[in-house]
Amino acid sequence: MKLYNTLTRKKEEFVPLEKGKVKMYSCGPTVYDYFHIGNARPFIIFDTLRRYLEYLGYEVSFVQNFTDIDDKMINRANKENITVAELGERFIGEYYKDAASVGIRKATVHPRATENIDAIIALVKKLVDGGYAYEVDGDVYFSTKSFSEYGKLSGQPLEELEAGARISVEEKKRDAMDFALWKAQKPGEPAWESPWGMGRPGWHIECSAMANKYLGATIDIHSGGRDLIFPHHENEIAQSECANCAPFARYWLHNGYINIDNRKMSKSLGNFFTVRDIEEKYDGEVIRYFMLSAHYRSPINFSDELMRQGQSAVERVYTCIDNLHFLLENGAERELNESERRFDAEIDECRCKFMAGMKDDLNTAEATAAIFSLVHAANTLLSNDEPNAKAAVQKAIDTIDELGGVLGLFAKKGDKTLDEQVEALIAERAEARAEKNWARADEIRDQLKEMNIVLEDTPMGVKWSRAD
RNA sequence: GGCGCCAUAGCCAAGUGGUAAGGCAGAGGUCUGCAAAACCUUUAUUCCCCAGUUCAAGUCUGGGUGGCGCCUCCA
Repeated sequence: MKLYNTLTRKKEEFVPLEKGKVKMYSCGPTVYDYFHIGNARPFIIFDTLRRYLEYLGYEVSFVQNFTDIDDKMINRANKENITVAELGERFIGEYYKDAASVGIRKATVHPRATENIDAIIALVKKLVDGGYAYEVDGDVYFSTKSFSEYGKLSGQPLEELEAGARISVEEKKRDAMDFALWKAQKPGEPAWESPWGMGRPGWHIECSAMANKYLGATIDIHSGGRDLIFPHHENEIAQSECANCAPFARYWLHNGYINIDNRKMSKSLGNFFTVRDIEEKYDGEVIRYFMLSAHYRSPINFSDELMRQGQSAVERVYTCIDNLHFLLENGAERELNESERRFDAEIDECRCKFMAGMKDDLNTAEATAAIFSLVHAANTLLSNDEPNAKAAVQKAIDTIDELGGVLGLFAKKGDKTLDEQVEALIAERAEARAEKNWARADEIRDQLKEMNIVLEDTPMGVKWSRAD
């Protein structure tokens, strides 16, 4: 598989450090609020990458952290008059709920910063001892000048970064580009004991510490939003490589932003929608489809119109699946005929197209297009009135299920049971139709519609589905 | 100032130098007692503009125009 590596600015063939195994670290949320769909993009994208790598047969160790101590956590907790720990507990719970609703699986490990203070302190100490960091009044800063490769990820030489840096208010730092590894406790803030006194970790250090603790000195893939390239990921590299004397991550992956009216969605601009907001109107799966409908590195503009388009697209696939199941029930146990053999070959082609897309830097737009080609082929086949060979229909169902599973889409299983009352009404309507009592038949159809059961008359009998 | 990204139909969107995937919407049609359904077909002589390279350019090169981002917390 090829992946675009921000570090080299090229698509590269992905070769894991250890054959058959992938170590992946993705920056997770700061748990001070519900996450918005801009936050959701990397979660969904890299969940998809993980699914695909597993589909390819890799054993994937996927670590995604929770930042549960930082300024935003403290401010919000103060505002809500609860402890930082309580705030974190609450929004970690909410993270899992929202994540599940858009099909994000749990990572192998979801470490929390506050549960890894020991590892963080050990790492800071190592950096201080190695001469890469220095303490001033209980704060510890990383000295960017001590790492000659600083700036390699963002492609910016240190001098340029410095020249562009806005004025720093932290006078204690030796250099404008230095950043905090450990922050001395301020009144009322949560703090932990350390060799530099009571304090708390800076933001960047937690990812280095946890990646190292759960995955080792060198990991295969490190991912996150584009806005993390500088300074967060640049700093992670500096910390980890200085501490471990080893390359930190071999492939750096960054997703593009979600925009609103062509402006980056962000908390500070206030132009954001949370996953919850959107789910008042659309299924979480539509959000996921929306994310996967474009390439992960491109910016995508969010709008209600696009949600509607996505919803229709997702429904198209489910309708097809539904139709296929109906066809399967009414299918024939026989060998494939000529058109079914052609269909069978088409399914294989769609799978190839799907794989080719996914292999090429996770081109999910092409992969979803492949699924739609399959849907198209299936619809064409089943639009004839003859019962189809069950084997052909089953293969279509299985393939959509399999490929959809890689994307985390199209996996909902509809409830296929009806209560007796509904069964009786459907039977009664069939009788009414047989007697050409259209008035009664339509009456029952309307009645069932009120109950969210939609009936369709097909050459093979009546087909029902739930409106939702 | 430094670094970088993007421009393809009404709306999204893919696209390996070889003759424009896919989705949504629209339009026709098929099926049906009827159908709001479902399905099928169709929808860019052309890829922001100009020049160049090439037998061949949406794809490569140079220039322009427009938009966006990072350099500060940010996914």
